[in-house]
Amino acid sequence: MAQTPQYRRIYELLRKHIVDGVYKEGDLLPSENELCRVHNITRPTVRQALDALVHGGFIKKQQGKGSIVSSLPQGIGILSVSGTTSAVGINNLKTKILTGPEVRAWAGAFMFPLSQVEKESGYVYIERLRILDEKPIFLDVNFLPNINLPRFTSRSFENRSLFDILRKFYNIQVTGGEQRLRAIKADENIGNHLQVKKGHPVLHLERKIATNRVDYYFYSSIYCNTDISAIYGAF
Amino acid sequence: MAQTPQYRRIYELLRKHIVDGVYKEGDLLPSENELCRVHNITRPTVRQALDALVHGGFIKKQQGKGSIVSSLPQGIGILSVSGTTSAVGINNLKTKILTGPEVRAWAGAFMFPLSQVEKESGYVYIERLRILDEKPIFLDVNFLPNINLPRFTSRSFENRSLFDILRKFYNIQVTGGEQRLRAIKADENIGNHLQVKKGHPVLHLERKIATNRVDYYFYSSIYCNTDISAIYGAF
DNA sequence: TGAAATAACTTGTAAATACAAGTTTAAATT
DNA sequence: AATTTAAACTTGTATTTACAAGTTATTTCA
Repeated sequence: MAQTPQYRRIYELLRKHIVDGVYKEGDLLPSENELCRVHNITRPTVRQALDALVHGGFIKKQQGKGSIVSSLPQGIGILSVSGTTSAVGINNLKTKILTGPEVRAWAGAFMFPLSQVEKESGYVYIERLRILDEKPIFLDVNFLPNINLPRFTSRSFENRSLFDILRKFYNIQVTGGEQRLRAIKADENIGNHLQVKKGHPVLHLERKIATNRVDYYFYSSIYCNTDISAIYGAF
Repeated sequence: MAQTPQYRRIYELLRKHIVDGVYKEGDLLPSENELCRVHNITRPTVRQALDALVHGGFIKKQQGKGSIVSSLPQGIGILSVSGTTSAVGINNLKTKILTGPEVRAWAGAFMFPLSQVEKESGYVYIERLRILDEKPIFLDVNFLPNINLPRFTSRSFENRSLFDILRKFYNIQVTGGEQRLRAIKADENIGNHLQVKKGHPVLHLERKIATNRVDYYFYSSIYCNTDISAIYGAF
C-alpha cells in the first residue's frame, strides 16, 4: 500500500541524519530493537534499512556492539549507486551544461552493446561539466535512450541531479549498474574542459546504469580530474 | 552450529555455477521457492544468498520474472570485495613477488590514518606484480599490521591469493572496505614494473580493507595499467 | 480465431518468533 | 580489591507465515 517501502523510509532518514551530522563518526546508531520500537516496525525491516547503509558505506556493523557510523569520505563518491554522490559536497558542486539535452541518432561504435530497440530509438544527449569550488572536476557525457521520455529535452538541468529529474518526472530510479575504469591521457577537448594540459592523466569511467524500468538503461562516460580530489568508494 | 551459515553455502554454490558456466548469461536461476525445496531452507535464507549475488554483480533480479544471470565482466574486477576478482581470469593471472613478506616499522606519512596499536605493531610488507597473459597488469603494495599473524613472513605467496591465505591460515575474511582512485603519471619505478613509459597514465587505488576481525584492517596501494584491460565493477 | 480474463507462477515487502554468538555491564565470589 | 560469573544487552542466522505486485501461460469468452 505504502508507495515507498518502510525500510526505504528508515534508510533515507538515518542516512540524512548521518550526512547532517546528527550521528557523527564513531557514534553508535540506535540499536535495531530500539529502531523497531521508535518506528513501530519489525527487526527484519530495520535490518533491511541498515544493510543498505552498510552497502552505501555509511555504517559498519559489529556483532554484539552495534551499528557504527563511518567517516564521511574525503573524495567524491561516484562509484556506488547512491553511496556518497548525493552525500558529500553537493552544496558546492555546481553543474554547467555544455551540450544538450538534444535528441540524436546512434552513429558508429558505442562503449556498450545496444539492443535493437535502443538503436532504433536514438538517445538524448547531455554533456555537463561539474565544478567544485570553481574548479572543474569532471566532465560527464550522458546517453539516454529516447524511450518514453516526453518533453525531456526541454527540461532544465542546471544545478540539478540527472538522477533527481529522472526520478521526479519519469519515476525512473537507478538500481545499479556496471562500470569500467581507465587512466587515460586527456585529449585537447577534455584538457580544455578540465583545465589540464593535453596528455595529463585523467580517470575515465564508462558506465551502464540500470533502472527500475525493466530493460531501460542509460549510459555515461565520465572524465575526472583526480588531481585535487580522488574518487572515493566503499565496497 | 554450522560453521559457515547456510546462505553463504548457497551463495558460494550458485556463484561457482555461474562462473563455471552452468548458468550462462541471460539464464534464469532456479526460482527462490525451488531453491528452498532443493536445499531444504527457507526463502529469507535463499534471498540472503541471492542478495549477495546481486551485490557482487553476478545476477540481476526482476520482480515477477526471476534472477537473471549477468554477463561476466570483460575487465578485471578488483573494485568489489569478492565481486569478480576471484571470478574471472584467475587461471591466467600469475603473481610475482617483488618484495617480502617482511616485517617493517611505520615511517613517515601513510595513506590512511593509523591507530596507536597499528603504529606500535609495525606491518608485514608485500609487493607483488600481477601478470595476465605475460603482460604485467598491476602492481600491488600491501601493508598488513603485524598483529597476531604468526609465521606470516615464511609463507609462500606465489600464485596464491593474499585473501585466501588470510582466510585459510588466520581465519581472516574480508568484509568490505573503502578506496580512493586516481589517475596518475607512472614514475620510473612503476613504469619499469608495468612496462610503460615514465609519465604514462596509470590508475592508482588506495584501499583500506576491513575484516571479520574487529579493528583489524589492512592496506593496499595498487597501480594498474589499464591500457589492455579496464578495471571493472558492479554497483 | 482473437482478445480478454484468469490462474499460476515469479520476486518484493513485512510481521512475529526463536535461538546463536559477540560485547558490555553488573553482580557475585574469592 | 580483584577476579570471576552471570545477566543484559547487542547483532547474526533462520524459520514460518502472509500478502502485494509484476510476469507468464492458460483458459474462457466473444
